[in-house]
Amino acid sequence: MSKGHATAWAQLPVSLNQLCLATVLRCGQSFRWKASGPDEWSCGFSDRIISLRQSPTHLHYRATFPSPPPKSAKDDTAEIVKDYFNLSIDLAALYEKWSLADPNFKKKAGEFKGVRMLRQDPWECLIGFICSSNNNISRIGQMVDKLCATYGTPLGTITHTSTNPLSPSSPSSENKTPPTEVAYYSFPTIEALTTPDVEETLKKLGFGYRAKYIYKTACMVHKDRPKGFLNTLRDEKDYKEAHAELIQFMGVGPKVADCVCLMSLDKMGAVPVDTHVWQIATRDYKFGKGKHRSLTPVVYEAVGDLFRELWGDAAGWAHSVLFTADLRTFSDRLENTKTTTTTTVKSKTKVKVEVKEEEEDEKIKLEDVKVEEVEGEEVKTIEKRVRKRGANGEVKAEVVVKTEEVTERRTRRRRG
DNA sequence: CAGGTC
DNA sequence: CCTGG
Repeated sequence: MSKGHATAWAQLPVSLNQLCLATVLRCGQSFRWKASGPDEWSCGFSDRIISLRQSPTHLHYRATFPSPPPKSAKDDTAEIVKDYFNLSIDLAALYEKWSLADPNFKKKAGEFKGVRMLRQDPWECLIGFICSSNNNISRIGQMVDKLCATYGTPLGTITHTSTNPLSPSSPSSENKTPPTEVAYYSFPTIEALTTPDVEETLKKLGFGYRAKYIYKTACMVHKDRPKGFLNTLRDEKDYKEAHAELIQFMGVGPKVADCVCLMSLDKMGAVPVDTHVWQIATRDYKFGKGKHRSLTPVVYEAVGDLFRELWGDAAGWAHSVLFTADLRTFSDRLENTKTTTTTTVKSKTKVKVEVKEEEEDEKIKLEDVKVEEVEGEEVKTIEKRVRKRGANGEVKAEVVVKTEEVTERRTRRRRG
């Protein structure tokens, strides 16, 4: 592992309305970008590490190659960056359009400018989102890191400097983290994930049941599809066709397929409906008016259709803005928005008295509790029996008190 | 429970 | 169903 050969910093004119680096690289489109310094981000590409910084007017970039580039070679990093960030698309114009069509979008968009879709490599995107199923964002990142370190190509190291925001500008600061050399890797090729050891290795690395999905999908793409198949889904197939092709792969359902369509195949109308988007649809757009309990395939498509009708052809891009606003990581950004966990307990004493005059030998049940789950709330029916007994232990009278206790636990974000 | 899928 | 924050 050698320390790399870095090119000089160069820049592209990009405003913050067109791209907000810190948001886009952390909102769960790619799981591979690392903070390599204060306001600096780096990621391994196929043959180089690309590092980025941003000023209000420019996107700064540079590449670090594992070996000195040939003298004749021209640096095409600018082209890679333009392509990766979809910079030919005017995001500010789209924001205006969406804001005009949707008051809720307009309200949230102010704090989340420059949220655009990346144009990722389809293969990398596919595997990344197979990892994402039923999983949390921090672990997805760890898994993808392991995947690259194990089956990717080493690209050398770069120096990470303190990313501690508390570190003061004074040089005598004590809480300064020392610089470290961090290794970068390319994303594994399709073929690299078809070797027989892959499933077992990934299981040992903690991929769980996704180990098999990744191995099987790699084999399917490599052996049962023509060369460059995934990339042909960009131009040769429309959204619906591409989606149908993607769900053929093991571990790829409608949600993952939509992620790949939207984030790597130029299908701007693809709307991945996950738990967040489901929340947004029901909470902010009153989708289904609380009539749907679960995200069935029919409901899944209906939610996508709702947003496509509302926002138009690039609904997937618009969805990403609201999705990001809904993420925990960024929730503090919405002013006057407090995250409160409220536990409401409503108790209703329903039934009361039953008097019995009967004899019983059985043990006295003092309390019967039945718990019933109802969408985000618990309903407990507490049945208490109090018995009066005579001198011989016989039951003289019995009082039954039924109490219905409704417990709601909800985490809400509120304005004002 | 977590950005679902078999 | 795998796994860990």
